Parts: sequence; C-alpha cells; structure tokens
Amino acid sequence: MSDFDLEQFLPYLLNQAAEAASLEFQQVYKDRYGMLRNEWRVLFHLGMFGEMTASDIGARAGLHKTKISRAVAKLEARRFLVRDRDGQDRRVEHLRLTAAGTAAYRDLQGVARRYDAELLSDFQPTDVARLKQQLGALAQRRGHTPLR
Amino acid sequence: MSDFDLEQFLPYLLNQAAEAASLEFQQVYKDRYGMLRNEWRVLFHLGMFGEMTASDIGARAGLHKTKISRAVAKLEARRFLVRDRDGQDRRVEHLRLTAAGTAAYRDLQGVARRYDAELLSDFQPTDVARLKQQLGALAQRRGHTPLR
DNA sequence: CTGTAATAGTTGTATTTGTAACTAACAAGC
DNA sequence: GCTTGTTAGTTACAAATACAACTATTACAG
Repeated sequence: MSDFDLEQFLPYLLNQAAEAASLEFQQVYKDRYGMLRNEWRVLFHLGMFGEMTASDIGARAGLHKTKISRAVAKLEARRFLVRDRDGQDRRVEHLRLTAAGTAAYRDLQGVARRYDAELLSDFQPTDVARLKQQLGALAQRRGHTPLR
Repeated sequence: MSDFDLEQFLPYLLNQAAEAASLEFQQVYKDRYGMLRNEWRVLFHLGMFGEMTASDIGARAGLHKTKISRAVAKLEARRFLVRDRDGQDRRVEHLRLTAAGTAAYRDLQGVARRYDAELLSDFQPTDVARLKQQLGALAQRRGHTPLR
C-alpha cells in the first residue's frame, strides 16, 4: 500500500512517547491534589523561581495567558498561592506560593525526580544526556521553511 | 529556592518537544483539510495498512474507541472513507479510504516525509536513528513501579 | 493634557475531549 | 432456548481548551 512508517514520523513518535511518559506523573498530581497539567506547571515555576508574574510564567513555559489565568485562579482557590499587586504598575500581580503550595511543590518535585530516574533507568547516562539535549533542541525550534 | 530543573524533567521536555514538532504539520492538515489530530491519524492508518476496523486502529494507535468513532464519522462525512459491515460478525465494520481519501493521504504523507526530514536536518543520521529508537522505547513503556 | 496604542490579566463562547452509559450483536453455559 | 457475559461501536454529558473580545492600566505622540 505504502512504505511510509507512521511510527517513525517524529511528531507522532514524540507524541506517543510524551503521552506514555506523562501518564504516571499525571496520575499523581491529579489524584493527590486534583491538579491539571497547567496547574502543576505553574506550581513548579513558582516553586523553582520564587515570585513571578503570570506573564513571566507564560513566557518561560510557552503557555498562553488564558491558561495561566485559569491555573492561577485554581491554585489561589486551593490556597496554594497568593497575589500581590505591583506598586508601580497596577496591572501586574506578583505570584508566590503559600506554605501549603510550597509543601505541595516539594512533594511533587520529589515524585518528579524519582519518576524521571525510573523512566530513564534503562538508558546509559551518556544516552540520557544526549537524549535530553536533542529534545531541548527540538523544543526550542521555531518554524523554519514553510511546508508545501 | 530549589535546584530542580523542570526543563530537564523528561515528561515536561517531551511535551515541549512534541508540541513544537507537531505545530507546523498540524497547520497543514488543519488548513488544508480541516482535520483534527485523530482524523489524520486514522487517515494515515488506513492509508498505510489498507482496510482496517475501528478496533484495529484503536489497538495500533493507542486511541480510545470514542476518539476513533468520532474521527471516522468526520472522515466519512468528508467522503474520505467508507464503511463495510462484516458478513460474519455484524458488529464489525471494515473501513477503507475512498479515492479522495487516498489522495489526501498521499498528499499529507508527502508533507510528513518532508517535514520529518526538515525537523531532523540538524542531526547526524546515527543520532536520528538512536533518538527514534529511544523514543520508541519510551512510547512502549507501560507503568512499572508505582510512584510514591 | 488628550487621544491612540500597547500591555496585564480576565471572561465568554464555541470546540474538543474524557468518561460513562448506552445499543446491538455475538458467545457460551446450562 | 434462555440467561449472563463480552465485544464493536455510538451517544450523552461534564470538563477542559482555544480563541476572541473584554476591562483596567500604563505609555507615548503630539
């Protein structure tokens, strides 16, 4: 019929791998904290970098502002973060984790560490480094030649 | 604050890479045929393997039957595929592409080939092979040790 | 100042998706 | 034959997402 191999097509392969690799971790943040993907991402950004604005997070995570807005609202409702209106520019709000938010972050961060190690336990350390470096390069990429 | 690096966390990294790598191809099947992700996936399965049932596709693609059902309905409405009720087991339907469906498949398959080559144009062939092999292994994986 | 544009963040609405419940057809035990 | 269970596929409804329009505030040109 055709000698094209879908499973060797990078976007497909990456999606399958990403989905499989996310599954167990998703189970944890969902079951344990009722969080959604964008919520743990925001939590992690604040946990890692401390105080940030919604725009900062959006720029760094490549997330649209509406996603951030909703994730922040949820995390605020769960008392995992608080907002501080900026004194100079009153459009801006500085976000930071509460004690409860920090505790959740630390918990999930530990899970993430262990999970990452387990996911890669069958790979050589040198392969892990190369793999992550290559994925980083792909993630970086912004559209080059338009497709015909 | 914390020395955890989110961007080195494999599920996150894979998601970022998968999203970036899917973007341009998505643009094409969306703009050109108004398709959704599951629709091109079903189209490609039928294009590659010829006649298949919805269950066959679901098993091979790791897609839930409701996703297949809806994708098939859309493709049928666009006259890209037809259904044949099985003579032995009347629950089963055999799906195959129409001429229009085959044409769309061939078009997109060519785009996919070129896109894949372009995505990986900065990598050494040996690195490409290893990367795809590693991603395949990750995609394969089914949950091991439960996370604590 | 004042009007125009830009930016931070929110909200509304239409699509999409996920999950469970459903229908129809087959299979197997009794 | 009947009851019980299983499988193929669909449908209904709740939840999540994308995208555009919105408010509030600041910036800046004249």
